[in-house]
Amino acid sequence: MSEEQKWLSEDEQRAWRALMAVVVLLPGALDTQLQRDSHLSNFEYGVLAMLSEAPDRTLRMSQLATLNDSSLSRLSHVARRLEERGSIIRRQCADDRRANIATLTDEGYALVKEAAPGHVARVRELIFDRLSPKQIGELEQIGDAIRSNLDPEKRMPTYVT
Amino acid sequence: MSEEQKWLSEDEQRAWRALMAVVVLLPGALDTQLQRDSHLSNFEYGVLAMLSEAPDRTLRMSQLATLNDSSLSRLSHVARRLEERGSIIRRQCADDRRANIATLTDEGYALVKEAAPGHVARVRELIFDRLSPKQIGELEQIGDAIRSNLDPEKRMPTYVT
DNA sequence: CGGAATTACTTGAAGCGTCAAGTTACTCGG
DNA sequence: CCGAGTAACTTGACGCTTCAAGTAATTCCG
Repeated sequence: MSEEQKWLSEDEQRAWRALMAVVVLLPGALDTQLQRDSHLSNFEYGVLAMLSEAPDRTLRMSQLATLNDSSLSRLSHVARRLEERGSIIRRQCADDRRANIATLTDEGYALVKEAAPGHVARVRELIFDRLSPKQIGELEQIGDAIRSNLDPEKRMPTYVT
Repeated sequence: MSEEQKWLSEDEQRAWRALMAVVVLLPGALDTQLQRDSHLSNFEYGVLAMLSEAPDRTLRMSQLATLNDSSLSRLSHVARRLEERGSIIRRQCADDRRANIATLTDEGYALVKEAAPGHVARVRELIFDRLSPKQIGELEQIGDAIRSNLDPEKRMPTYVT
């Protein structure tokens, strides 16, 4: 891959590589910590955390999927496993009987509650410890700029630590 | 998830969410374009691109794995598929017969050569079009800072578009 | 009102990644 | 020079994600 029409400039290449390194390595690093300490994947954590903040610790499957940028199918499989482990329960929604609602059990709440501090500590360690306040602001700006290209409808709003 | 010991500040939260949105959405967006236009995953593209830049379009499996931040096992599976499709060939290394070397075939070279412009265009569109030169510099700085936490040995050097 | 389209999921199969062996080839100390 | 240790993979099984289909409930509209 060398001489193409609109290749990236040197500066862009360096930025691109740095970004890709983060994109590739960060999910693994987060999963490792969560898996080791709480036997949860990052995605499962996201699902449980989202429920823990919802009214009655309950959300529709479709909302939960959207909030975690997940397909319904993916969520459905994960929800089954989480239900088997006793972290959530699902039942038909009364208003609209096509819909299912997922509720965090007390066990599930305890689990996520216990997992949170370690997870946040890891995030802090990996991301924020070596960034200046100025850089944190810049990161937000840049991240939002990229995100608006990736997710024009702002579907993925409240990713919770 | 609310009142923990060392929670993130407001600023940190916003930066964190923006970053996570990018980390979650970007790989999918890149895969979609590559898959649609060239029937390649981002990872496969990386493998082929790396080979296309190597002397004799040839690298040891272990080097190729390191360059793409992959386990040997993952690379081995992917290499088998790429070999079945005729994009690469593998053979025993003469110097060290434990080692295998992978070589890009002409078909493989044509494939990656054809895939590159569209991929780069997509990268430009998603990342750089809405970033100022100043932000591109900041992104590199921030990315490198995070990366140095994630990958202390700087194993992942030459991620190629 | 009643059939067609749509919505909200669930399910099963297929593909990819990881993890734990297994194989073969070096290498190094005695 | 030979046996233990290590290195460079490959393989198989398992788990998770995706994709295509299926089901059931709701809505739309003629």
